[in-house]
Amino acid sequence: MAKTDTKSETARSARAPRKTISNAASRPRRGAASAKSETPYHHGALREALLQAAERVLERDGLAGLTLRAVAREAGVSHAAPTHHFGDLTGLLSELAAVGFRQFNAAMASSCDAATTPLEAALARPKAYVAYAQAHPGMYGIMFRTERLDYSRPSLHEAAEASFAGLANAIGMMRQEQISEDALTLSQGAAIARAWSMVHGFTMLLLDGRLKDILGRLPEGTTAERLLEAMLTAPITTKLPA
Amino acid sequence: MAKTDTKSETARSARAPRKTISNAASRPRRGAASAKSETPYHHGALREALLQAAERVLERDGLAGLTLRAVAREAGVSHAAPTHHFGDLTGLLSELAAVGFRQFNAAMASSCDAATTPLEAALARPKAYVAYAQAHPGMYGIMFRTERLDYSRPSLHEAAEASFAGLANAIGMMRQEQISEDALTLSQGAAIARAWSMVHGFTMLLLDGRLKDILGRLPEGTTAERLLEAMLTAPITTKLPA
DNA sequence: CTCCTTATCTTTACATCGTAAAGATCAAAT
DNA sequence: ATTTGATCTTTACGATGTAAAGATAAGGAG
Repeated sequence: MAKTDTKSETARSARAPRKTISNAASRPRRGAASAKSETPYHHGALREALLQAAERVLERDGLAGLTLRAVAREAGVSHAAPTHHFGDLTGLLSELAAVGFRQFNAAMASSCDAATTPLEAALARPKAYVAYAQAHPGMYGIMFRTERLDYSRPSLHEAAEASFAGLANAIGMMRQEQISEDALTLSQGAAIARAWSMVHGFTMLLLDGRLKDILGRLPEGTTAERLLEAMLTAPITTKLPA
Repeated sequence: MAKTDTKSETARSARAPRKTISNAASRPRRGAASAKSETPYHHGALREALLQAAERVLERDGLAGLTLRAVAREAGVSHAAPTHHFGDLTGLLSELAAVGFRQFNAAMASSCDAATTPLEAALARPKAYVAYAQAHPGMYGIMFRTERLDYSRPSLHEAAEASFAGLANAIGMMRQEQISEDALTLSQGAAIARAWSMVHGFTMLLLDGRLKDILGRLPEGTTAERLLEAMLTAPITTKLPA
């Protein structure tokens, strides 16, 4: 009684037929559906499909549109299917964030490899950092804006750890010293924290549109990338008066 | 049919009697309630009361617990009352963010005033920035993490603008040059963007617990404040190898 | 090959949320 | 005194996260 969950929540009506990984492909259906239905009950690789669907929803509808039910809809399964694979929304967001961190790390690594001069090498990483965030603001939001992330999940922990390690390593290269695994000098820690804070803060402010004021008052046609470059390379004039 | 909105949503049962600003205090009630009820139909200053209730909810339950209905509950009014004063959730969050920015600006200003030496003066502002965020992480989240803010609201626009102006002004003082209203050199813009990015990024990473790794590997007992200080004062050794 | 177990996916249900719309109440102006 | 407009409540609806139970298929044991 009382028609809750109003109507076509499943959305399995007219979808592209999904491929089943199972070896017995296109097995006979037993359900009430007639001979036309090509959507098997078991998906075969739902987990990956859901993550890809989530990425699509995120790019299309932004962070606010990324819901469990929307992802299920996009993947063409029932709204409760994601729960089985990720536990809850936090689980899905965490796994998606892990995907994002891996993309993010790969983008920075390949950008660093492409550098030729020392100056390029020094700027390649932060530039790639900001470029990734600008190209995938939704992903960056999942990674750094959301509060619902579970870092006890191995995949997320590892991917985020790798990101940090890459940063620490880059700082070590620039300072021409080895960064130890278990101990840091204050100077080293400060250098790492400064680099990370600067780039992360810049990215956040940029994505939130809070740098528009500054960019608008700068010489005609100054891009965010140019501002970042100036930020990173300019001598610290009058940093402290004594 | 179908008992929606299950039960006691109003929560006006046993609350502390609210004071009415209206001049005709404790006027006779006409409703079905007997002579005991001291809750007038018109609150008198609901808008302010809602903002204070929101602040309380935010501190108690965090960003995730701050909902329109929770705020209404905390204020002891019906769940739809906030809508009349703020339009929607974005409106409430925006006005609350404006309150936060004003607190924030006041904290930084008073901290700067208390400084005596030049070095103190230079560090007072960023330290107060981080200290405010640590003391009011929920508020800071409303101001800088939420995507639902409407900067076209004058109160928010002004408060945020004042915050930026204070920053730009402080940078101008340090560089001993006047920061123009309508034009900036790249060097000036870079200095402002760097200062803001660094402190904002540091704060975000700190609140998100992402600096725990670094802090844990630093010499015993190094606080976040000490790390910030080192970050801001340390010479830029080997910033760029050429 | 058949039966049973288990993982996967669907259905159903429910509390909560934001929001809209209409009704109730009251202060103040006419 | 009546009306008007602002303030607050009631009622309602669609959407979401999540739990629980049912349906379906895959794989192993006999």
